[in-house]
Amino acid sequence: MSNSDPSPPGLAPKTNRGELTRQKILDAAEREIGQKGFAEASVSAITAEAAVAQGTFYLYFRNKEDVLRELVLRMGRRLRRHLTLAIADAGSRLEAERAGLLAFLEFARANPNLYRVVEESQFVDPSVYRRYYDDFARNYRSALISAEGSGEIRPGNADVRAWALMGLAVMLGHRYGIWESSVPLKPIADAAFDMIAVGLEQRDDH
Amino acid sequence: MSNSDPSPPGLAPKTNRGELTRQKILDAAEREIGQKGFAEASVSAITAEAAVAQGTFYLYFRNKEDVLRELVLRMGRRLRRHLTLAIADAGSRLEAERAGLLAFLEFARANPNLYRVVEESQFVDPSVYRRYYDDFARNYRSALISAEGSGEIRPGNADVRAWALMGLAVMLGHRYGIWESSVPLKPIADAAFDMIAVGLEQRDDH
DNA sequence: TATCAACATGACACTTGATTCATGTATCAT
DNA sequence: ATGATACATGAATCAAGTGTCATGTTGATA
Repeated sequence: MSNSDPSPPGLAPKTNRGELTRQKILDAAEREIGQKGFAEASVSAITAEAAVAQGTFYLYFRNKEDVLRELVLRMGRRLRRHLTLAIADAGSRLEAERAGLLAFLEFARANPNLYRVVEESQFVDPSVYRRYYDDFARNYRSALISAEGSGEIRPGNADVRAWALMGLAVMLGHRYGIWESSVPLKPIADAAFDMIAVGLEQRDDH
Repeated sequence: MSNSDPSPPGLAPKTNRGELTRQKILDAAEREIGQKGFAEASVSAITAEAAVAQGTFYLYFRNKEDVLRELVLRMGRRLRRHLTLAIADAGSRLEAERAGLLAFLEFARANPNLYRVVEESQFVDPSVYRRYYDDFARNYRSALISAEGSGEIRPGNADVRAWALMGLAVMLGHRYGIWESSVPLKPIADAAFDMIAVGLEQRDDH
């Protein structure tokens, strides 16, 4: 447990054929682990699903944990790309917030397996899980600080805000993206955005 | 997996002695599962820790999942009691929100094992996990709706708000209550509360 | 103090699945 | 064609831990 190093050499495929096989295994593992959970997903089920022999698995991964680590990285890359695109043409930080939240919920719904894998990584290798969130938090924090600087948002503890917003998104992704897999997501994102942008407090401004 | 029925008869202790033993096992399981995780925590380690024989375990639980289910219920009861007390003398919904958040973070820090057990239950028996959150959400929702009614908070989607606030609390509990187990929690709770009460948006009222 | 239900024991039979390894096969450069 | 390297196979090994059960023990009750 808790060796979050990337698979060291000797395991990386050196040809195109090898890379393809590795991906087949990774894809199969995403489905198997995502659906059955880490404990239930056996290496034999994964290799069967990938249509390769059991031994082939160990050509590319040291063990089952290794695949999970790789899947967490995969999720990080894909989600980051997805969010970057979604936020690209937002005019302000708050607009980015709204668009990002919606994009996240959509991503969760589109990738329930990866989503679950990341959550479960917490119990298989806490260090990758933590790194995953730390990475997002770092970026999020910077974005908030710069928005503060430009006067777009009220000053405040950027770290706490970043983690709070991530937590909010994760839970809503779970509840509405995955559990309630058919409710429209836009109204959900809007309602949550309204709360974080304007706050709960009753006021009589304008 | 996914049988969230409470342990049926034949397993409930009928004497005081039995109840005591059951509790010893539950306490040991909380520590073992909380620290090692569900997969690593063996029944033999749990019974060793509880200082009872292996077979005794099966006098009170059908299997390892059963204990975990029971621990989730235990967490629910304790947390509910803790929050109720903490909120008791709050003058308004918003005050309750601030106090509740702080109390939650403190609870998480004081009970990291139970906290982890609940999170892991998601992968062992999704239905108890869901029930756990649904219960909290239901209450939360009612509180928000009644606060809306009395004009204490702005109208909005109470369901989304409840889940968003729970997610926010869960993540902050994890990050600051458990990972950063020595930072003062009051400032964290205040910073998060500020965001949800007043919002991020820059305004020029007063 | 005899009886009986409840509780407790711990050795072990049995299942399950991860990992290894001896043996092939594919592909490509020369 | 030949040799070398990478890739692929799957049966066999091996460890681990679950759940059972035949055999005690406790303590309340009459």
